[in-house]
Amino acid sequence: MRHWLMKTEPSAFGLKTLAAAPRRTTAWDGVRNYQVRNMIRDEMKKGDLAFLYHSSCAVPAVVATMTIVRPGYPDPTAFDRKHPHHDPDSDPKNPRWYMVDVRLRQALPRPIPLDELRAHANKELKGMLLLRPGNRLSITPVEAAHWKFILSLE
DNA sequence: GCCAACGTTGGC
DNA sequence: GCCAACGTTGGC
Repeated sequence: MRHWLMKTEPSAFGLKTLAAAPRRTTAWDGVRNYQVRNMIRDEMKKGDLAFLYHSSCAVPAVVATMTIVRPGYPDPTAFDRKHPHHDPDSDPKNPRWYMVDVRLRQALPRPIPLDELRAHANKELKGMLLLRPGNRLSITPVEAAHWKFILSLE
């Protein structure tokens, strides 16, 4: 089983939205980056765990854990001409973009802010991709040891 | 295939 | 709102 970190902007979709969704489950659509697409399509498996991370907000933070409940499948919003994430170059017969379904597992007792993660960047969380300058991937793999450590901070 | 211009991300 | 980082686009 692998671990992941998935970013979202809470102003658009955040923990509250996910907690209120039917079965606390949602399709993680809208990914339009090839590296992230490859992870979704080829590497994320049912039963994998993921952190839900709030970005571009007052206090960027890890706020919850989620379970991958459905592995990669084509993202239909790419084919929807009226959708903001529409991609006219994605052919339904050879889909370019994929998504997974995630289910909320547990909101953390307290959010773990980016600041606090950074404080451990040279030790317990050395090498964590989220903390690397210039990291712009909306989904990143998380090492098992890092996963455990972050949960121990809550 | 190179690379400059451009767009996006996301912390601050 | 600024700006660094870096992926993508497109002319050549």
